[in-house]
Amino acid sequence: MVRAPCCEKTGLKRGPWAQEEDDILIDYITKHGHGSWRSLPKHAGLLRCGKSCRLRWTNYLRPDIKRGPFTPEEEKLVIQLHAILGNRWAAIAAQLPGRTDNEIKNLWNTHLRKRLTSMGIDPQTHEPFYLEGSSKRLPASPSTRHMAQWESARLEAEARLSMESLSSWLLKSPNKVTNTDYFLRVWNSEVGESFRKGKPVCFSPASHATATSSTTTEMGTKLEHEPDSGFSCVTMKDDHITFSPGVTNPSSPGEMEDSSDTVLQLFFNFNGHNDMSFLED
DNA sequence: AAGAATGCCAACCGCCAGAGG
DNA sequence: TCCTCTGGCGGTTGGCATTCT
Repeated sequence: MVRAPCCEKTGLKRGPWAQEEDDILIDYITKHGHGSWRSLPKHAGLLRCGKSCRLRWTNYLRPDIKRGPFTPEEEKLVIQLHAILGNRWAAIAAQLPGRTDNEIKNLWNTHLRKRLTSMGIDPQTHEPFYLEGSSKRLPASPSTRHMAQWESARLEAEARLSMESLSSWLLKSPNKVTNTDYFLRVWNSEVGESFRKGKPVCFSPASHATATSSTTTEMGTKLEHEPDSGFSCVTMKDDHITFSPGVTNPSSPGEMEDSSDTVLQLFFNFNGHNDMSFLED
């Protein structure tokens, strides 16, 4: 089965938008709303496909878009969020009012990624990168090592600060937080790190939630299977969530191989916030 | 001064998930 | 249950601007 193209290609304009096209699009959406993007260009009198109109509007013409260079605070936030969310530009953009996913993606690809790399930080893992073949895996050069250590310490401190605002962030963004988002956050946090090391963990950002490690054989309803994120089973019950690391993605080889019966349980006792519906998609 | 290399970013492409028939 | 449509997303590209040689 071949997917039909999003629009009739012939006779439609492509490439950069002219000022008059922008004016037509703004005028139409201001008066009528965008409605169906597919039919918009026809109604507005534009020789563009609906997808092109939507992109132009959401990435450039929307009135709430903040133009201009990113502030150091915004750049810092992008780095922090990328460490947690990875290349999920839309999720990152949702935390930066007025910025689009495209803009953030460009910022990352043209500036931030290079900056981290030049500091000896792996832009994907946000950890110092190492020389290949070295048993101790030291960063490339003394000066790079120094910068990497400094940046690593800084990121660690920022991560701690992020932890403190985790629950308020969750509660502030009820529609954007999915189960996977939440578990990835926990998994990439100090809680997840302790858990991967087999230590009991206690998680209480702003006293909203606690977690302990325990052993269980009863898994309840399976909600997720996330091999890349390092946990293989997630269960949700009335007042707690359980996830099991299984054998995937241990922090060091062999570390979690016998841990399929070990699970991390998050017991929620939201003070005055018992509604957990924000954890549902 | 001019051609080459690099940087930047708007726009495009293809894939995916959800909604609805 | 299947199929199609639609909007959203992340990756990639094309072309202009700037810097380098």
